[in-house]
Amino acid sequence: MAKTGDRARAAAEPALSTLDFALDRGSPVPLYHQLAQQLEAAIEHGVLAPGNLLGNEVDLSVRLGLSRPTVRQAIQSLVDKGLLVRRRGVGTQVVHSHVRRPLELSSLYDDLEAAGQGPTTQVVRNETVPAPAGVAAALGLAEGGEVVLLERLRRTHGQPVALLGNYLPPGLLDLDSARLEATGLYRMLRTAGITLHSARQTVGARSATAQEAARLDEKEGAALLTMQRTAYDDTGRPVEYGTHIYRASRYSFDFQLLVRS
Amino acid sequence: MAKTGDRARAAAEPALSTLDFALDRGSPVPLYHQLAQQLEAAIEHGVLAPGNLLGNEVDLSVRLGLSRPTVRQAIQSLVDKGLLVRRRGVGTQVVHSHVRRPLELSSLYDDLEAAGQGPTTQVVRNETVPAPAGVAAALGLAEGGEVVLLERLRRTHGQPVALLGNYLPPGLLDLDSARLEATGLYRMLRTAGITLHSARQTVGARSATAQEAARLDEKEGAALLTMQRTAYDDTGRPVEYGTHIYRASRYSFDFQLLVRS
DNA sequence: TAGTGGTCTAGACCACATG
DNA sequence: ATGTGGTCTAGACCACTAT
Repeated sequence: MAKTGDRARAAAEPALSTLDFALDRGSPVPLYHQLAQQLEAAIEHGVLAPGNLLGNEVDLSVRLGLSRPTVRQAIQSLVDKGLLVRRRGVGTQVVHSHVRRPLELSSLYDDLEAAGQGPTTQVVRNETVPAPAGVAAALGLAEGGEVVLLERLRRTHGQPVALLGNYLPPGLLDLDSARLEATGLYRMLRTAGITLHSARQTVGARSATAQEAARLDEKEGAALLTMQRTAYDDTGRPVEYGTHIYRASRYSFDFQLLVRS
Repeated sequence: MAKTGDRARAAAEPALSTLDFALDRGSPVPLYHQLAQQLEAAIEHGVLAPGNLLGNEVDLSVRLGLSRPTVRQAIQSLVDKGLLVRRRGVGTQVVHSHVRRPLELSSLYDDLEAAGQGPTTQVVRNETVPAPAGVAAALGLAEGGEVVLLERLRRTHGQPVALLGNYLPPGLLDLDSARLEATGLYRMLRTAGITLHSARQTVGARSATAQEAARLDEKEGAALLTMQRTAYDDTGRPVEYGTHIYRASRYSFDFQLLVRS
């Protein structure tokens, strides 16, 4: 059995059989992760065709010299990424593509950089101020307590794109303006050993005030995209509250959702 | 060892020990899922305090009469939900709350219903039309081929909230206008056995045209929140393209992100 | 009936964090 | 040195799908 080629159905044959995976048991990277990476690469490069594939887990584990749970763990991670779909009694298939990245807690800086837009940042304000009520509530601080206020103007190709307001608990981070202009806030947080865990966001829209319009090189009343975000580290401590406005004519949020099942 | 109460540290003791979990091996619901549900309920109700908890997996598995992998699977599912955090060498902790729901592929109808807004829907158009270029591309159809165009106006408290445009491949679904007004498109898809798998979304903003303003009871030029979405089923086949506009004064997107680690 | 993924077990050893 | 989660094994039985 397991003869390929005796059935020329619409469903593609598991091209997987011709693939060989290089698993390094001496590597510090887990076997299931090595396998997942190589499977993902095979899918990415089209070696594993979308539609139908990936003959059964038991054979695969034998062929790779791994246990079935380990192989399952690798496959599961790709299922979680939306690249594969399992069907009981049928098999595991490569999804018909269309899969991009899930929405990430990325900074605008990273977004723009990834899009090759060569962002630049100008720090407009960087000072300690009393916390406004909403900010204090979001950060779990006393109203009127000190917070660091950061205000930045982001440009691409010399054109303003966004006005970024951020509030951070005092003493959390050394906010050097020069570094902020070079690298983005979220990257600085990561570098400082603060691991972001979750964030709560609200995305809306409104018309630009005269002042906002002037700063963003828009007309008064132009549509702006707005975003408020509170970010938490992995202990659940709030580490940042941001209130941002984007020129709707030059920026939009673009992302992929996966349905919980 | 495992004596509780001999250390009164800031870190909370595992209140878990006093909890008993009811596991039914005869139930069709998997043991790991039963455990996960009961852990989640305990967290939800504050029985498991945020901050620090959940003594080691081995003891827990012995106490519950489960294998460690099964217990791990339960815990992992809550880690994926953002309710728990694992730290090697330390233990598993309940996150400091602030965790809401991740962004779901929910319909506006569901959103509003969940918010107790009592939405109503008016089907404005429901007909077969030639596919515009962008729509044909999104749905993987020939340009000018037939698609079903659905246009709906959604209200809460009698006030317009959104203008929803949807394109669907022909023959996918029986789109009865009366049922659409009663239940929402996504629910109808689910009922028809179409399981959504992923979606690609773009969220932006722009100013209302005169016509849009009239239909949404806004002034011309008012800020609108826009969303385009292509949804795919689990074979990767596009099943819906939507282009929606929302009154920014009455609606915003609100969601929780978890950072991939 | 045969083949697939879904669940579960009872161990083992390792890497990392803490005292 | 100890305790934790992280990884891995080699089986087993079940539920579902297809033929």
